[in-house]
Amino acid sequence: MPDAADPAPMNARRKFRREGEGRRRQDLIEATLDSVAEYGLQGASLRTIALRAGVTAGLIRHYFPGKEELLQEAYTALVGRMTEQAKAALVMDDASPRQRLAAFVTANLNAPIIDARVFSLWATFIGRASADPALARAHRDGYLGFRNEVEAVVAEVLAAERHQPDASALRHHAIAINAIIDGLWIEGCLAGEMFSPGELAAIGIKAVEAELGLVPLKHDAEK
Amino acid sequence: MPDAADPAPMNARRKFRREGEGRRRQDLIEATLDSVAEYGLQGASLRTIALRAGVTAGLIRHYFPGKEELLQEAYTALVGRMTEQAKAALVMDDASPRQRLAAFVTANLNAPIIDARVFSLWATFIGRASADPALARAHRDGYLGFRNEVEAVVAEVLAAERHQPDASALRHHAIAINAIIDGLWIEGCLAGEMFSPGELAAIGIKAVEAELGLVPLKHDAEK
DNA sequence: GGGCTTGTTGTGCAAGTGTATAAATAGCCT
DNA sequence: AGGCTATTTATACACTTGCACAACAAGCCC
Repeated sequence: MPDAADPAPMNARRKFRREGEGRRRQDLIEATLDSVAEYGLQGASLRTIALRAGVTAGLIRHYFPGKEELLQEAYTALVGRMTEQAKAALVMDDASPRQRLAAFVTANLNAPIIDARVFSLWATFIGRASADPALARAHRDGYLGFRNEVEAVVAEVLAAERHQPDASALRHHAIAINAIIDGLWIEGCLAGEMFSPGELAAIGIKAVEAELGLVPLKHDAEK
Repeated sequence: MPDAADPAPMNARRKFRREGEGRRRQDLIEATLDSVAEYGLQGASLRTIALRAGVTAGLIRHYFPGKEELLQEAYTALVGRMTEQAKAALVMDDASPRQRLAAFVTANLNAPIIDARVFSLWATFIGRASADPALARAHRDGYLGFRNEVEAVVAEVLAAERHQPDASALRHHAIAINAIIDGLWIEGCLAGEMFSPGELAAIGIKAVEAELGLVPLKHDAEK
């Protein structure tokens, strides 16, 4: 047990590195989302968040006016990431509309969109929407954007099937399909282990195609 | 300015009435749900809750071991009320299975089940489910109970239509229909004013019947 | 390398938290 | 009516919270 020269003076100030503003803000937002997901809004204190981000609590005030703004930016980042991921499943140029719709449903009902952490965050924030107009608007924008995407694909699918729905029917289809995806998403996030892999997506595709009145495709027969 | 005999001595102790245990517990639970719906879990302090219940904070400890137990009982009460309301729409003995299913969907997509306050509470609590096994189990039980009800009605409907689905198909139908109702419920709670009265129910019924492959009924013709 | 900027730390503070407990009183029992 | 008990109030306490601010040092600029 060598009494080496003490490398850490008892009241030493903590060493730190200066990070760029972009990086720090992103780290703090990520730490905020982690903390909220793990401890809820009540347990996500500035000190908890700072600890997770590897800094001290005081620093947060250097990048955000207050806790509320930090939470708001975190929620905005979350919503942005969610819609971005969801829409990303639609960019398949070389596929038929029906295939694109199926791929969209499949993507939304598997990882990484089916995810308990993201669901926990979504629920925690959305629970405040009715009391917080800013949250409500953020959700509404994301929701309508999502539904418009759905409506566009639905229009393509029906056009390819030589149907010609009026605007009202199109809207109703989009609302229903959006509900199917949302509902199955929730079930998958909350109790993913109750479903076999791909089961939710299969249920979703069948329900969506039934809603649109598409005749079932022949099941990939005997190879 | 008559100096009447001061009816309220300056340091008077607050007057109170003794209520039965059942009544007080119920009042406290209701005040808890109100507070959580309005201020979220973070804003629902014991003092806030007590103020709303018309008592002082100390009393809570007389009926509940701690805050956590109070919240847990409040959530249990909420879930119980929700499932009770939902199932109540199914007791229509003199109707055809298809009518009962339609009534069930309709009931779940109108007030009082479509309700911003209840949704806020549901989301707030469910957001903690992934971190709190007790909450997770409470939800799971409620969900499975609900889904089993749906499955039973679906079986009746299909039987009346001379279909004979196997257990797997039945389960898939129930999951899909549950998702449709859940998804539309959320949309209605979050943005009810975006839909005309009865619109969500109409969308829901159509989607559910499409899922089950029921031929559309003739629309109540001209008149 | 030496100064300067500013990102970062540490400490302090008032307000609010859940919990513990003593004091008071409402209302039943006899 | 008068005592007893359990419900209710009130106060205290240790702790956490968000925020303010002064001290400090990391690393760029010259």
